[in-house]
Amino acid sequence: MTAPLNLSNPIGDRSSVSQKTFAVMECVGSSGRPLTTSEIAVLLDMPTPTVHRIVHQLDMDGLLVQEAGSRGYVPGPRLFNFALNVFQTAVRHGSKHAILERLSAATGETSNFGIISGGALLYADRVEASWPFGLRYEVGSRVPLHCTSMGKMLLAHQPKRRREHLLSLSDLHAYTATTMTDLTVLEEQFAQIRTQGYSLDNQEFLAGVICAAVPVRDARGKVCAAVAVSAPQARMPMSLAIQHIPRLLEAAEEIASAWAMDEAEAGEDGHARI
Amino acid sequence: MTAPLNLSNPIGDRSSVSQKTFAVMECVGSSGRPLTTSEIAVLLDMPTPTVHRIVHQLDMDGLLVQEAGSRGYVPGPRLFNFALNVFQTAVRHGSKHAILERLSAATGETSNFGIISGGALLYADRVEASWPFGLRYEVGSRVPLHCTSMGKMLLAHQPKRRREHLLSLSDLHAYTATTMTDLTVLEEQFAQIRTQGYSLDNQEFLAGVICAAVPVRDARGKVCAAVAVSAPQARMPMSLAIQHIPRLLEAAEEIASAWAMDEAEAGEDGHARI
DNA sequence: CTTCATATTATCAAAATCCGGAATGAAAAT
DNA sequence: ATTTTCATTCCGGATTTTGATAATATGAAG
Repeated sequence: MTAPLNLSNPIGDRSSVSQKTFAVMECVGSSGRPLTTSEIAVLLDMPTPTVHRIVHQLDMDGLLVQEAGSRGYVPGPRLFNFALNVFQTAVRHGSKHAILERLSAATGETSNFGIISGGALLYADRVEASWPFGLRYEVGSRVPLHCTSMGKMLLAHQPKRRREHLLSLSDLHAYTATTMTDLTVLEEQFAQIRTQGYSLDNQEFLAGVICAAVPVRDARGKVCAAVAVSAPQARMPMSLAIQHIPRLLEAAEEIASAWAMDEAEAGEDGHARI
Repeated sequence: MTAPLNLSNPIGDRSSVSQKTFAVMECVGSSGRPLTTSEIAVLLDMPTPTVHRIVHQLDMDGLLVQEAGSRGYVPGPRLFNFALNVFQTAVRHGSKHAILERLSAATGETSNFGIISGGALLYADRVEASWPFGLRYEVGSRVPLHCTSMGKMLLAHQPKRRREHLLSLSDLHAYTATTMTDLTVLEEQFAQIRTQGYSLDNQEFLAGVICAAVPVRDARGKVCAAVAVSAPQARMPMSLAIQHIPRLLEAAEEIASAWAMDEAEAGEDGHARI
């Protein structure tokens, strides 16, 4: 029946206890049935004693509990409450998401929201156009900075020192024929991006995929995130992407003001823990 | 070592990295606003460099992300995804699902269980009683708050400020002819819902679909979820829906006590009784 | 009731990680 | 311009982690 568990979890040998521990929780939390120590060990490709130690500690902490009678573990009440809390306090996420939905409805294409995280561009949110085509870079994934519209936009607005540092972390890999790998050329483009107020990705990361991004500014006017629209070139040639930019700017403005509102409201309803 | 006086110190000096790491996630996950490194350090009474190390690793792992611009951290996409998995599988495979099944058997209609998430109503579980009709909102989908019975029920029991905020996120779109889009009218209905203890949806979201919902309360009496029954009007006119309400209340009560039992178990040591 | 196969828990010394005070750097706040 | 606060890096010593191996428990089959 329900035993999908395609949860391919490549736990590198280079991961810390905390990472392994979370991997175990993810594994148990998404399996939908009780998992035993050795099952987890197989799924995550970890030595049995290691899994045992982790599972035992999670049991002590009330995060996993042993299903009555069975040897398998399921998420415990504390983990359940944690999950509930994470959800119910996700209001900020909600406002952003609603705006992206409207943007997707207006453009008919996929809308994206990204920030810099871990030296790469993090897709913090996305709304798929109902079109069943296109590449599927899911929310939470990271892509390079130097060859994506949002990445270039955010780089362009970093202090020069920081921008250089971020670029030095990457190897400026040429993903496609149009990927820019020359620092001088990139630096020129950053200047242009700052001037024109938007940035484009002409299949620089994924062949056949076009992307256009605009900046999102915080209360002080600092660029801190980006909104973008992406689509296959066959459907959205560059000229059409540019036509979407006014809409993108509107959405970015809406997000910024939604934040300002949050800011003003900050302070009241903290959530009590259970 | 240092004076072992602090009673409110939730993190013992004798806890492992994993425990500290989870404590940080719990802290950020339940605060409802971005927390900075030093705030977390104060809240958990941990040294700043230690918190920094943990937070930084969580950032690298995509579990926490820095709220755009600010220094504060909020749950990242991966953590949301994890929370969704834990919550849904716990609900669907636990005792709560069986309660919904009994409810469906008793009413002969589709039973639903939902919570607020990200400014919308999240269908956490559902049991179909008979032939699906027309559009079908699957488990895990999100629907608007202002025009669904569960959404209105949960809104009615939010603190006024939060309710206003949640409503401001949506554009109160009129999905059907009976959708209420006037804030004053809605506010009146919320008062009525609190008084009568149930809420109704007279085809306000989907034409031809009737719905009735009651609240689920946690151990403290706070409304945290909703249970509803839904059906085509042709089969379940409003008068019939209202007749189902005693059954709904029973089911809600059962779910609440199942929930409370979990809580009680959490309080004891990690080992489940045999 | 025994036997056997499998799963779980204990052990331990080497190796890797973690720790947190102190110092430094960056950025708001005044 | 300055002060204050917060974030980040350093680093050697202490603690924890690690996982092969072994002992034990479990439960199925004979």
